[in-house]
Amino acid sequence: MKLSTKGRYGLKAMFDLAQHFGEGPISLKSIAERQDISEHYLEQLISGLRKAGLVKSVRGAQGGYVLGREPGKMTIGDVIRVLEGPIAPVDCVAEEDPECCSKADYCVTRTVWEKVRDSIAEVLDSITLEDMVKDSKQKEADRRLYMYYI
Amino acid sequence: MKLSTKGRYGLKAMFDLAQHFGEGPISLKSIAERQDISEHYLEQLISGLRKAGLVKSVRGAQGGYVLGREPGKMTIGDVIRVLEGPIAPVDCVAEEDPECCSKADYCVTRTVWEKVRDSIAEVLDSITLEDMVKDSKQKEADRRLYMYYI
DNA sequence: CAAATCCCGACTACTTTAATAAGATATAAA
DNA sequence: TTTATATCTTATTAAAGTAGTCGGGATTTG
Repeated sequence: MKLSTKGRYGLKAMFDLAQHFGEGPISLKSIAERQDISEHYLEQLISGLRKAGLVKSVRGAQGGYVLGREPGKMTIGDVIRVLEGPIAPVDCVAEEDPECCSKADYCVTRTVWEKVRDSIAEVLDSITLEDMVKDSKQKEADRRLYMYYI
Repeated sequence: MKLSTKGRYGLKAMFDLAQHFGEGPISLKSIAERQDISEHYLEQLISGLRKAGLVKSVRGAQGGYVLGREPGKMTIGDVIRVLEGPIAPVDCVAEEDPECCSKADYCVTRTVWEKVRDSIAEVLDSITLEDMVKDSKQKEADRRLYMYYI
């Protein structure tokens, strides 16, 4: 039940782009440095995000990437589904065309996995990149306040 | 974000034991046949469950396995944690001694994974093996009723 | 043109998964 | 006491997935 680095790194990159939304194209190199991820590897991940329309690329010098839409209109669920595939703890409860076995109709373990799938999806679909940016700003403000008092 | 066959097969086996709770030891062979799992492979999985005390074994002819406690007192979370390890979409939010990175305090992706972890745990910890058995009986009753009407 | 940057395919070391195999040990029943 | 039935243990393995690395090509700015 682990997320791969695709999902972890990819979400970090998208969060970074959300933090810099409105500042023009952001280079992969700068994202990789800030988020401490291999640039070449990140290239692969963002390629998928671009093909899915979640980011737009600007080629050439001073180029980079821009979020495909406003941070408030992009959920973590959108991002994770591109990077990790449909949300499903097991294949027989995939969100789209699940590979069902013959016992699917009366399989009770399957209903368990459906509940798990739905609870994961609910969390991921309820958080936008904007929420993350706000959360981050709040945490930073808290830290400053704490620093001030000591 | 996929469960391995350990979790899937293992839960099926535990469900099978719950269905036959009170009937004495159930052989692995019969479980493997009913649940359509390789017997040898299941042996490995149940070995871990035995060491964790979730099942008791009875050796020799007419031997087999018995649930370590009543189906109503064993949750799916108990089973999955033994088979798949602590519930955590990423290592830095493991339920016990997480491997934290230096940025853990202010990492916002981390708080996302915490929410995911908690929502998964809540589902798994709220369903007992007894619930699954009841659910299964209900489904069978529904099927019979349906068969009667056509 | 040169530098910056995105784009693309191939390659690889490593780990995990999902078994399979072979035999040792224990017990009930004939 | 023998035999059949089971659990228990260790080792091996083929295939797949993970997490990158590497090299070069295309595009745009200055």
